Amino acid sequence: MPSSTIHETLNPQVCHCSAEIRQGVIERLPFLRHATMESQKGLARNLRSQGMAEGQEISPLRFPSGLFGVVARGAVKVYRFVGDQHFVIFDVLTAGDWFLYGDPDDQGIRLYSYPDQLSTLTTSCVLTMDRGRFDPLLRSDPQLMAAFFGALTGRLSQAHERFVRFMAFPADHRLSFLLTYLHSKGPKKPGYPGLIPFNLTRRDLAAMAGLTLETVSRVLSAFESEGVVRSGRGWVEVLNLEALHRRSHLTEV
Amino acid sequence: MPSSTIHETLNPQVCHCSAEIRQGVIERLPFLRHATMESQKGLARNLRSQGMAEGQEISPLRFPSGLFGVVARGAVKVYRFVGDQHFVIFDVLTAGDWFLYGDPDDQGIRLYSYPDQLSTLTTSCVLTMDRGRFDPLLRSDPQLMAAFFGALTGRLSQAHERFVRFMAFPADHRLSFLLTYLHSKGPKKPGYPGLIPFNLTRRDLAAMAGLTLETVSRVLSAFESEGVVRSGRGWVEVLNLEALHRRSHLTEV
DNA sequence: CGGCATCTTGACGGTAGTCAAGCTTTGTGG
DNA sequence: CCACAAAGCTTGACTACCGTCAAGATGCCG
Repeated sequence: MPSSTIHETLNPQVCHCSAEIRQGVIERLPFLRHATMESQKGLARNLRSQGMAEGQEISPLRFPSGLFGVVARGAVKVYRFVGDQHFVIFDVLTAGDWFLYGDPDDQGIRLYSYPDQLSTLTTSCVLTMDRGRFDPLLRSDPQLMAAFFGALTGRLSQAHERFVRFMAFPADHRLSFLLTYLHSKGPKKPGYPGLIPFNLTRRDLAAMAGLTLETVSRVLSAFESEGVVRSGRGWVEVLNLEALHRRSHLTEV
Repeated sequence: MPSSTIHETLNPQVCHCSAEIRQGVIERLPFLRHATMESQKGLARNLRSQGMAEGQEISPLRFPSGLFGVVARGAVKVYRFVGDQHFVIFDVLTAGDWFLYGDPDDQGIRLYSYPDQLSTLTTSCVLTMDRGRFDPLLRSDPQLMAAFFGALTGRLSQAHERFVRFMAFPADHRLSFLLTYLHSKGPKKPGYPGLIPFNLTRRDLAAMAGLTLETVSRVLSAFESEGVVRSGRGWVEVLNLEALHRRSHLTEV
């Protein structure tokens, strides 16, 4: 039995993000493999690390021309309000995921833009730099630019795919598909191999799957009675990934 | 009263795609504005024009390493089968829209990949070239590459947005939103200012909106009785864009 | 004319949204 | 330490929307 409760595990007091961790995250950026040494050093020099508590918002205000960021630890949700109380979550970013966050007026590249919001799902550590410094790096290194955009369109296509498949699915397919996806994100917590390693309320799940929190609650209860998952306030643990995947009714292409 | 019927208007016998039209399409590619003369000439030299009848598929077989294409005339749907009879339409491309269509094994950029299918909604003319020739052009011209990828991610983000908004919408919102979008695509046909200028069956609309064709039929009938649209076999004409947009319940951000 | 694809309409049922009440856990302040 | 509030979750009843199935109408083309 682990010494700490699930709640404590998900909400560590400190975000330990040392210089080594920071450097490791930068080195593991998949598109950096093709970059010149100068580009790599340029990135390492300009990225500033920022520790963040749970539920904090990544403010665009400090970066007038947008920002390039990498999640070093923890998890960040990307969402948008589409009504007064109603919001939609586009994606969840975990360690190693990078993002662009900028002004949609700009005709250039964009991934997320200012009407969207980014906020942490756990204590996190985010590396950020101004787009004004990032873009010249890209432009000076065609190999890097090609690799970066390759990764970018790959990510967008994947997200696209997720949503398309969602549209025609019933609630339990959507949720099992979503949980399978979330389960594959982020490093596992010691002692809880199946635990999805960030805070995740029923409301969040609903906002990701296009459902209401009541429906999510009902479906999760059904999963739980089948022994497929275990869940509590703000967390979900996957007990049987095989069974979960079967319920998503996905035929691989 | 126009001399030709709607059916004849939508299905012209010939696809007149002269050298001038072809050159005009290439020149109007938005990302080409930033390219060098060499890149522009390289594109013009390598793009081959191909006339296509209605309902024909753009075959990937002739392009082993994928292809870059531009729609010069007509309209092309991008779709995927997700079941035996069930397919989903990602997007509709009209004159001026370009696309990449390649092997997903490739780690590079991708927009649509081989499990997807592209097929014409009307007699069309498509300009194509092998990715093996296109990629070097991009790499040799950083300005072009940046502009191209800017446009690319812009398109993907837009599609993303569409789907996210769809998810929580009821059927009539979805359809009015979709029709507003489709109405903005492609050049208008003379004599029918509001006509969506390509074949569009109830089944196609359903595949785009995540609905069934029966539901589409019912909603369209309701729109028609309000005088918002007019429709027949394989075509939809928007009569009152204002009213249609109001029904989509979109609050601009 | 006949065959086919497309579209319409109806009846029925199930899924999931809405509303509401109540429960449990967590956090706060006296 | 307890009371209280707030957030998160569960459950139930009701309802509406939309998918399914089926039959029939309409337009298109050989």
